Amino acid sequence: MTSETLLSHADQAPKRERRKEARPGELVTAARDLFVEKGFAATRADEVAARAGVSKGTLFLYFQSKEDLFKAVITENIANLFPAWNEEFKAFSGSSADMLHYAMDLWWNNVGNTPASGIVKLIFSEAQNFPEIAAFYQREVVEPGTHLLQSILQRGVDSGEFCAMDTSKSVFSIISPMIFLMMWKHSMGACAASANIVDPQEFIHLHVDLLINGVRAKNTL
Amino acid sequence: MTSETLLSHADQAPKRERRKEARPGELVTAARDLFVEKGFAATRADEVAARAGVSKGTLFLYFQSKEDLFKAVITENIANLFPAWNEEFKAFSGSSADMLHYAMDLWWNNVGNTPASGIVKLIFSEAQNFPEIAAFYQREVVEPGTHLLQSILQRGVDSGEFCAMDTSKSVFSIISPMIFLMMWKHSMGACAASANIVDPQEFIHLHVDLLINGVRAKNTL
Amino acid sequence: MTSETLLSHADQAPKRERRKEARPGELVTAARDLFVEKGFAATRADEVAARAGVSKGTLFLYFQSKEDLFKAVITENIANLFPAWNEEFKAFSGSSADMLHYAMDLWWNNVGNTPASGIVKLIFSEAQNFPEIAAFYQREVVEPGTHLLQSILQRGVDSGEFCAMDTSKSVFSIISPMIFLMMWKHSMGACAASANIVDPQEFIHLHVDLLINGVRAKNTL
Amino acid sequence: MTSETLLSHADQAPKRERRKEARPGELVTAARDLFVEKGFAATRADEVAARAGVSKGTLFLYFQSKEDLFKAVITENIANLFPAWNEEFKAFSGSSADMLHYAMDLWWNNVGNTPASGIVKLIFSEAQNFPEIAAFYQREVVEPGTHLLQSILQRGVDSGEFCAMDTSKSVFSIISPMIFLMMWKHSMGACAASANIVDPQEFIHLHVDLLINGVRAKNTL
DNA sequence: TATGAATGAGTCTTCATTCAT
DNA sequence: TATGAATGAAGACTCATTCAT
Repeated sequence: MTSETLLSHADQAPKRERRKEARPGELVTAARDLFVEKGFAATRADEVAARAGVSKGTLFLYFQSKEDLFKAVITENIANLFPAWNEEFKAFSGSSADMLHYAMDLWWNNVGNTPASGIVKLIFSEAQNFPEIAAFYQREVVEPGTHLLQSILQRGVDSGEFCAMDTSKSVFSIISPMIFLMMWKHSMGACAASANIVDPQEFIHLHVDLLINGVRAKNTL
Repeated sequence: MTSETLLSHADQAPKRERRKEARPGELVTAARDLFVEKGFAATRADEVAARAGVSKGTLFLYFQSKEDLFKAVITENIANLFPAWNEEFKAFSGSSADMLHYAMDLWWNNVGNTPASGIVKLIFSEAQNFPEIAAFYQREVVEPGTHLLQSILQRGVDSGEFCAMDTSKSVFSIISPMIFLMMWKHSMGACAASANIVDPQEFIHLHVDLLINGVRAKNTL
Repeated sequence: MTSETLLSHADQAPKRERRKEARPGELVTAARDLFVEKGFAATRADEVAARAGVSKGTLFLYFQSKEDLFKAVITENIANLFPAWNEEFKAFSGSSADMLHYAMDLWWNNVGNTPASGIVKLIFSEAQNFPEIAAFYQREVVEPGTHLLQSILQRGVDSGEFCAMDTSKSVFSIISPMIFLMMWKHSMGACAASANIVDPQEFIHLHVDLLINGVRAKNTL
Repeated sequence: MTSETLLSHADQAPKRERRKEARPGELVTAARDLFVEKGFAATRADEVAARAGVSKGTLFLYFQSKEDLFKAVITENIANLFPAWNEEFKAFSGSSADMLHYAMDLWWNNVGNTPASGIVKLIFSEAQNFPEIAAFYQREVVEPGTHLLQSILQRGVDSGEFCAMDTSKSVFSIISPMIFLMMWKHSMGACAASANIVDPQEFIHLHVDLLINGVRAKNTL
């Protein structure tokens, strides 16, 4: 505020830039970050516009309403990663334990450690206010994701590497920490002090190891 | 405004004072349910009053502001269960595996399967807007909780039942599914048909079993 | 502004008066006058509230929207006069010429010379934007009105006082000046200078006389 | 803003300048139709531009403001027909009754049955918001028009064809149905089915007949 | 204490107008 | 000239909070 005012004669910021192509993306990014931070209802339209470097009016030039913007935030940030991932795993030749580790790393690098993780928090927070979005997420992310993980577990069972199990249920033991990490990161983890209890990537490895080998002392067998 | 409500450790005991006509309690219950459903910002004061069966004016007779009500919802719904649980577990004589199962059951019956689970969703959703509440939750719930679970793991390690591990990290493999279940229940689970993917209690048992024994086929050793 | 400020210590205006019964009526009256003056779209909600002596919020306490208020203005001001008038005319015993004069006076005193006349201007101006209102007016006012006037003409024809005619068409020669007077009054007539071209009541009498006797010199027959 | 457009008497003649590419004319026509349909305030500048087949920016290239466009709509659509008509009637040799019929037909063909009738509705609707326009219309149309009609009546009186009368008042009995027809056409008439109550031209003839001969049965004299 | 009518600051959204291209 | 993206003041409507009853 203050320094800008003093320096404003420099006229650095070009007002009224005409960048039709870039606007929607910038607005969606700004909205995503603010919605994740403060929630949908607590974010003001002007804030989004300001963060995107445009005026309030411009926002409504590209999105019919705040809700419309919300839906754009969700759809634009839920990349359809699973088809590619499915292909990738079809060619996987290592052990199923390695495959599980690899899947988790993949997820962490492409979702957990990216702004997409904020979207998940957002969806969980607002699911009841936007049931269509919840259904959309269920269909586009949850179901493909569980199928992929389930198929990895099944591969291990089929090969004799893993013991018999109900993979449709065990799969949630793999999903749980991903949800946990995302929720934590965008709530507790973003709040000062207690912040980083664990290093996510380290935790993921530890967790998968635990799931595979168990905590039980091996000499007890 | 005043963080007195949140910071006062003194009145944790079931003093249950101030329930003149039980009005405040009814308001807090109504507010809790609505905040969990729709979020803090999206819940209107009139709705809370209406659900509690009083007028809007009465709400503000008992709570200085909507934020005040929010803080009351949090504090009144976070019972300090850990002192009692700690005592209980000191006397536990079974195996550490059983102890872990028992701890999870205890949590499910007293938190996961009660309205308190909604509070957790609420805190995660609103943490960034209410940092004091996040800190309060961290201090009053997260830390005692992780300590308790860690001590169970350590007991297993010490007795030779569990293999050596960094309990400060493994503990999150136990916490993850609890967070997952609570978040799911109050978002996806409350929406689409595909909702109830798993039976929570069954999943908890399966998960603990998995953590203890691992998925690896035992004959491979 | 200025004098008020200076005198404001007198505190004459009682703020926050609680008059639930009177509010809607006052708001409708204020809205009617402003809508008639400036048109629906050009009238701001705050103006209406201010003229009614309440805050903007109060307006929306009683009417869901500006359009809702508009509809209330129309319905509340189009009293169902015709049933009573119909009864009155059934008992009329004078000549049909007198009856026509009487009908026009009645209309002038109860509609033309009251704020209701402004409503008519309003309806004509906004008919295309509010087709339901146009239909409502057609059904509630135009049709009963033309029927009444037609029956008077028919009475004259039946008694031999009037010559044969198509009353369904002649009736508009009686309605025309009423519409004219109302439109004039609330447009040209309200604009300074040229204002009062004719005295409405005098014009009405003259017009009816003309319709009855014609302008043709009687000795020409 | 500037009342130049409205007050300049000079350019009444069909100079028809400034039609570079005919754009202004198309804009004025589009604006006229929309203003008549929806009112001035309820018509958006983009709509006008779109209907004229140009961009919003172009509109403001030709007209300084929406108000300016409104004034252009009025002035461009109020042809000064009266000088020509006055000349025409000076040479009229038939009866004054025929003259009246002829005058009404002339008006119907040149005003009532053309888009100019919409302008009249517009002026009546917006008179209070645009007093200069009301004054302009009064001066350019109302006064010349009443003078012309009055002179026809006076001609009849002078020739003994019509009985003695106050022509300055009777004239409104002739004007009334014209106003009525125009208002009706652009409001009620454009809405519900019941719309076309009368055939305008037929009504005009009937009305003039009525005014000339009266409804009174002739044998009663 | 309880009510709910009243308030007005705050928010979304529109749209006349501007201006870089 | 012509465009249409960008602006921001203005307006409809909401809702936490107050206060007369």
